[in-house]
Amino acid sequence: MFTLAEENYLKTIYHLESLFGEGVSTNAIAEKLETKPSSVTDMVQKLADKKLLTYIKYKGTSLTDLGKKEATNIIRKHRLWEVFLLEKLQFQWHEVHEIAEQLEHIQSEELVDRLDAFLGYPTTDPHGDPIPDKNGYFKATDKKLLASMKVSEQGICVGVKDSDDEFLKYLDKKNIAIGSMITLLAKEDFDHSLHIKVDDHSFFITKAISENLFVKSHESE
Amino acid sequence: MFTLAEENYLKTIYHLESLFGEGVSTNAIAEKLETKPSSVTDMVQKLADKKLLTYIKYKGTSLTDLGKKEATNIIRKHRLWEVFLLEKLQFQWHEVHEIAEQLEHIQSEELVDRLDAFLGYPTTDPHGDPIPDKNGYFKATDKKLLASMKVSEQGICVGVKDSDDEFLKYLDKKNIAIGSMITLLAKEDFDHSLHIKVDDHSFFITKAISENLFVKSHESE
DNA sequence: TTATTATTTTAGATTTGTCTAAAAATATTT
DNA sequence: AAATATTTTTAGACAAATCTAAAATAATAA
Ligand SMILES: [Mn+2]
Ligand SMILES: [Mn+2]
Ligand SMILES: [Mn+2]
Ligand SMILES: [Mn+2]
Repeated sequence: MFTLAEENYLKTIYHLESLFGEGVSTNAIAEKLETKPSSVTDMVQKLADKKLLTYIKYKGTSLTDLGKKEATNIIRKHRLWEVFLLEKLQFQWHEVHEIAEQLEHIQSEELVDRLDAFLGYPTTDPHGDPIPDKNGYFKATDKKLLASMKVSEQGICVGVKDSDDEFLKYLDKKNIAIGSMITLLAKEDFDHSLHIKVDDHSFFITKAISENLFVKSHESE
Repeated sequence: MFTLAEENYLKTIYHLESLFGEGVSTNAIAEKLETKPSSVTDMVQKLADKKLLTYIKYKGTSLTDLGKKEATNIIRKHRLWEVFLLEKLQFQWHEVHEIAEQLEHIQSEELVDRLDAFLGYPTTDPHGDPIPDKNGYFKATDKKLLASMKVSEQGICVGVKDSDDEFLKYLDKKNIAIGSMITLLAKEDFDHSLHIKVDDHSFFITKAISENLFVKSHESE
């Protein structure tokens, strides 16, 4: 249906739009895709011609409903493949993203449906992100940053903000995974480091870590 | 490592070379890839520069060891994915080839190794073709055409020559699959049609069918 | 062996997606 | 408000992979 480049643009614009709102800037897209702004302008004009997004010169772009549908479908495929790689092929959670970047472009609706069934219709990917259904629908998980927790509050780890490779490896080393029970024992006002308990043992984490981990309040279950 | 187009050329040249011998003609490649001879000349010159094949103007091309290694690796991936689609996702055998055409280009050695293990190290694909190992090695199955069997001889169906969609559907309808026991009951000299018994029930097949089905003699087990 | 036909290569053009350099528009300072 | 800086677009070029049309070579027939 669409080319590899077109699909990557749609996915990127979708992510930027849900983070920063409508009217995604040319530079933001260029940075995310590691390309030049001039290339982005060209492609965005082409995607506008195809009714996948609206584009106003110097004002940025926003996906149309058609563009959003296409984007969520690619994200659906990406996340289903990530589950497959982790659950069935025993990859580690920091290894799956790169391969899913390729697999997300395989064209076959039947394949995606059967993969979904084979995996038991999962609702989140290995990083805690929701998997859209066939119609692009998914419920936004009510998560908040670990940094925003109050002392003695309990939370369940539900996802990561930036799924950077090194960060995921750090989490593995510290035995923090999706589903881990995290209790905030104390906050250090000076450097905003946190003393936390994960499942059974406790340790300290920096501010940077606490701003990259999503938790769901335990009460709000 | 290589582009999608380059990989498809390598795979096609490999198949043509193993069918008709060294020195594959420009026209033969063009026909298989549904492209123009002039495009083939261009690409073949590029692949020769990259030491993947030897090319002599007007004389045809032959893969180098490097080219063969690359080609068998793509074929390995193609066939492993076909097994996955059939065994794990319950696709029918005539549906798997087209999707595998896409999946064969996914780049990740680790992925192929883990897929191989996940499938239990299969040695043949759903159409009876051997799956090369990591080094490109596979044993040529000692198969022969059903058309070459003698009356009252027994054989096990081990593969198809042309895995055309309609042909595979015909086989499904007639309950002929890899592993089916086939007995040749009688030959009709006039139109070369055959009266055969498959597992339990018997029926007639045309010459065309008999020249598209591979069997392994039952004695030679 | 010469003429005709078929195959293959070259030349030049096209599409897609990218780039650099320069121009235009917008945003921020002074 | 004018000057400066930043962002964005345009213009022109390029590599990859393809095409058409024409030229060159090889194979076949007369
Ligand atoms: Mn991912
Ligand atoms: Mn991608
Ligand atoms: Mn196949
Ligand atoms: Mn292919």
